[in-house]
Amino acid sequence: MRSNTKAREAILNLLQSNTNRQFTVEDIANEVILNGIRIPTATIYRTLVFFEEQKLINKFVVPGENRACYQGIPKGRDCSKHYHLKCNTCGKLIHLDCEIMATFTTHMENEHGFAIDLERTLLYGICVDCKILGAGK
Amino acid sequence: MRSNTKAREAILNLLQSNTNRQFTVEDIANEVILNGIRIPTATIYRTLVFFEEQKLINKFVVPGENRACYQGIPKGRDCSKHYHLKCNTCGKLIHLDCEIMATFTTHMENEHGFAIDLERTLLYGICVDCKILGAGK
DNA sequence: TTGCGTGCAAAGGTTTTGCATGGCA
DNA sequence: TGCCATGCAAAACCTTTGCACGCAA
Repeated sequence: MRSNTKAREAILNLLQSNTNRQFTVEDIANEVILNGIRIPTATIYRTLVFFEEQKLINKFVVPGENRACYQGIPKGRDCSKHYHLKCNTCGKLIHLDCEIMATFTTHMENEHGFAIDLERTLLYGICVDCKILGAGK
Repeated sequence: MRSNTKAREAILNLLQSNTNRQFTVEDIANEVILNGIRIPTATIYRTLVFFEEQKLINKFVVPGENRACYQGIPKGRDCSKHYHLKCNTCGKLIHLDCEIMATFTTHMENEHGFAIDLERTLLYGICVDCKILGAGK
């Protein structure tokens, strides 16, 4: 398994340099240009599957969309340990570090017998920035 | 707008009789048979769009799948008022009625400025039943 | 009769796969 | 040289759309 090819490097770099932005395959195809040449979508898909297995990126589908989005995981961050908030408006992903979450997770486990899977769970809503912008309208 | 045709009635009945189960379009095509005749997928899709607009069903995509799932909303239940838990193993959807959730939502709002959208948010994990089964293996 | 749902087929879009080629170790 | 990523094209899949027909009011 080789992970240091030019295409893989460029794609991973794009995603890891913008960890709070989500990319469609089309976005990646448009933004990653090597020597003036676009990367074929087949290669992009294969690369994304590879990185997802390595837990370097997350894949998810935004409700209402009909295609997948991919997002880089910040280096050294273990995304199975905290919650994620996703803004409906701007698409931003927020890695939430907050004490109360452990309480919440424990409550769900003890009172409802439900073991939350943090890697899959995404809390949708409206972030501060978008709320302010929306209020200004 | 007519909602009482045979096809619509049968599809809605299936979903509302199994509100903690999620159905793909294929599932519906396999299970709703009228006079020995399957309902064409085009009709199923159109019906599901219709019911989603009426807020009689929810649509969502399970991580790892590449197609949509649909789930009936229990009658008289306002799904924009409570959280939903979804079991990774059996697929069951649980409508969560619990006091702590309001606290949690308020905390997210006040401390993090994030207004959670309950209609989109799905908490994934393992339910009690599946945990017990898994432990027994 | 009129309107809207239905059925069938075709189209559209995303994602996957097969196979030959090419690059890195 | 050998292995694996790449490129291209085709296929597979899910979903939507167009159009003619049929059923219910």
